[in-house]
Amino acid sequence: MGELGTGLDPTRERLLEAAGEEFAAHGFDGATIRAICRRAGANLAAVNYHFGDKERLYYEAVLAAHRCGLPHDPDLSAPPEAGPAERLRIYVRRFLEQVVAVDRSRSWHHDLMLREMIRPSGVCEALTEERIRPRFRRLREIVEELAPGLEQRRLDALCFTVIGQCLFYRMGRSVAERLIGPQAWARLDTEFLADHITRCSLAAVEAWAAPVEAGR
Amino acid sequence: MGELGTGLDPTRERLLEAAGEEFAAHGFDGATIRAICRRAGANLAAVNYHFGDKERLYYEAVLAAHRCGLPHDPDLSAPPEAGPAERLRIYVRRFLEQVVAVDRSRSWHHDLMLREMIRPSGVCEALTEERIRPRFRRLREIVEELAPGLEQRRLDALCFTVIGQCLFYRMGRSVAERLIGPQAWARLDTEFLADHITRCSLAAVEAWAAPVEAGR
Amino acid sequence: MGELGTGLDPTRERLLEAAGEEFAAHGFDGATIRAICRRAGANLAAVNYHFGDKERLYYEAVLAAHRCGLPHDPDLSAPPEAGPAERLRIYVRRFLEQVVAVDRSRSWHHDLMLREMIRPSGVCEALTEERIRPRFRRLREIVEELAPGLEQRRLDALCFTVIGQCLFYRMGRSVAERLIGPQAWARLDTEFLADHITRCSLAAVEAWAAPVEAGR
Amino acid sequence: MGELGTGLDPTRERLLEAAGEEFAAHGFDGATIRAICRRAGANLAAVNYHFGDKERLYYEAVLAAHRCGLPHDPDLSAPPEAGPAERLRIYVRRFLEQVVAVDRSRSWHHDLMLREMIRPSGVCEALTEERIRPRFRRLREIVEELAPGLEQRRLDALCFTVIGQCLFYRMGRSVAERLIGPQAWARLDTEFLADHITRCSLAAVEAWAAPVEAGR
DNA sequence: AATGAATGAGCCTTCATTCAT
DNA sequence: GATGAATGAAGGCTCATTCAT
Repeated sequence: MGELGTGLDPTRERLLEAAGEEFAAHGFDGATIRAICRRAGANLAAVNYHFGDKERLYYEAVLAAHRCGLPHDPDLSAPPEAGPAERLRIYVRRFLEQVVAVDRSRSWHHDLMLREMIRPSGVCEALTEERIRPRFRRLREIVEELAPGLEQRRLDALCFTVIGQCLFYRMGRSVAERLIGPQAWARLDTEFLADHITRCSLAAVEAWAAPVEAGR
Repeated sequence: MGELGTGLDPTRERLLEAAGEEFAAHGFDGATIRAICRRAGANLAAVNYHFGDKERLYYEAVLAAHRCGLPHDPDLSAPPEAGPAERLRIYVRRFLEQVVAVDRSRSWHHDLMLREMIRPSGVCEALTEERIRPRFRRLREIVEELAPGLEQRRLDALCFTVIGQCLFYRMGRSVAERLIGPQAWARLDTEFLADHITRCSLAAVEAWAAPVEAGR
Repeated sequence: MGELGTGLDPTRERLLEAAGEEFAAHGFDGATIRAICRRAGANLAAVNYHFGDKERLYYEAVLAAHRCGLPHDPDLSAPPEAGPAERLRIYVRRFLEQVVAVDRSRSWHHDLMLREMIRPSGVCEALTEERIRPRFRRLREIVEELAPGLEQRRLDALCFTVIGQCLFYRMGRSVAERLIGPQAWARLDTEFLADHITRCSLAAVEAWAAPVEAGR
Repeated sequence: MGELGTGLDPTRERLLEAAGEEFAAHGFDGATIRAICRRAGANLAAVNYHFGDKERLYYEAVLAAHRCGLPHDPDLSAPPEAGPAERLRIYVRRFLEQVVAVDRSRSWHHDLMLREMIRPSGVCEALTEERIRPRFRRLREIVEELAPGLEQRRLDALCFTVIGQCLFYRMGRSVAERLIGPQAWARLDTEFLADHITRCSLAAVEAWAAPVEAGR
């Protein structure tokens, strides 16, 4: 991430990085300015100088994390000639790789977002528009193509069926791991999950795609 | 809830109730003993007297909330002679009604659990075993009956497909509502979602139920 | 002052005393809670516990100072049969003794009031009504008796002529002492000033008392 | 005021002006270098660069304010042939106009002086000598002329009788206004007060002018 | 000559906790 | 058994000041 921010103002940059990690680890209330500054090797008053406020530091940290923490166009690598099913598979795998992948030291980027989802602050708004909506739009296009002519409401719900499955492996991890045991959990690798979720989602979409003859 | 516990020591009981609401609303760090005691109409030192510690109070409050906050056997109302598909439908609806239902008055019980899922403390363990595992076992039985002979790993994933969809409407609510707009969100009532999730899940299970002829 | 407050809650009492002295010496902004607590031999958090706020401590300290810092009925010692001129003399002497008297270690009571006069806070209101208005009313009665039938406006101004002269020896002391030199200043003892101000004031009142024949 | 100083170094000049207003409004402790620099449109470090210190800035600001903030010889406009009584009247009116006049735009010059009178700092010395003593000398000449042959001590006290009355309408304003009500206070316009104080003062001087025959 | 960046001390406040009763 | 009083630690924040450029 250091390559962002043009390399200027390294203290400010280090502060943002440190703040992101601390906020992700302890939440807004739990994180302390002192710990952030210590981690950034900066003076205690540096936060006030650069951001004026703990709240504004949080705001900037979240935005910065999500602005530069991810590859810039993760989904463009889908071959343009690919059919919607193939594109859905890629979409799901990307989602899992980025959001669910635990082992990365960089996973705190998404911890921030999860915290925002549970109890949204002012940043959530900007974050949703800037980072999440583009992805969501892409997903809806895929689903629309898979099952044209569905009513809006069904479309929304189908998208959430995809996302909900993916997110669960992040949000419910701690409980899920205990439920099925660490070994069974370890076997649910990204490869397997991507395939599973994709196939389940395709089946779900198809179940609603031609409901005309079958009713329910 | 007052009839739970032993009925004795009403101060202790009120403290637990107040603590549950405060912890649910502000998290462990954000909640203050002062606010809890004020809400319970108790002395500031009462917490330390009755529980010794903020942490111990939290532990007890979470357990108490989930021990007595829910109807005791929510799923038994499924007619025993019902087929697995019908039981799945009931399971999903119950889940949605209890976890996603927005009537805030009692929803704080689940806020506590959500917070535990994101960043589990010591209570999570007991909570999972006591409250969550029974439900999960019931779900797995249903799925097993729907698609016998599946490997363990697939079974787990299919259960998570069901749960993930349900949980999303709680955890992702703030973001999802912004994404599709408040009106579209309002149209996703419990009735509709229960039906949607059930059908999607059934389709997903079926997709894996007879993979023999199709490979993948 | 220790005998006030019924002797209960000695810490609170000591805090008020210490706060009064610190606020008088350094003003509201300049005084620090640390210094107040150190002086009172109390913990730093004691102020928050007993008063909640620096501002409320200030408020209470000012009120307490003026409630118990002065003899309870300073002017009643005027012989009831005394004429208005004699009562004016007593009034002025009392004023000087209490407000101007420098050498007392207790003079900080009036420092507080002076600060309030310059830049009044919320306490000024209560203070004026409770402590100052009774005195002012007594003075006006005297002046009214000395020169009956004057218009209200003249009456006010004459009262201010008395008070203004007295207050000057307190408020303008530092400048005045430099202007005439310390020795000349020292010669302006309370006895002399009381006599001077009384006689000047009587002459002033008389100048307006019978303006009918003389016009101006 | 810009034309004062040297005309050079406009930043320094703006800093002095801004500092004067801030110090007058909030006192030495209450005023902040940040606010001063913001008001002057200067850099935060400009104060230390130009003056080295907050204290030195204060010193310079007070001096500058009183050096160039007032008309240069306000009292010379008294017609030289006027008698002492007339000159006293003019003196009092000028005093009231300059010190008591409420038009806030420029009144902060005197706020500074009032603050110095209450709790004198190092500047008070220079200020007294430079600005106040000349006026005081002029007043004493008038009084001396009105009542020749009085002892020094009486002379001083009579001067203070004049000044004390005038100053009261500035220093005691907040309390006095509450005591008699805003409407009654509004009726005490400069014209009325100048006349009142002059006449009272003349009567006072006369009371001491020929005490030989009357004793006391 | 002048400034943006950074510093360390200190502020008021709030917290969970303990103690004497 | 239960509480009002008091404590020490830490929190976020603001301040005047300095330094490298």
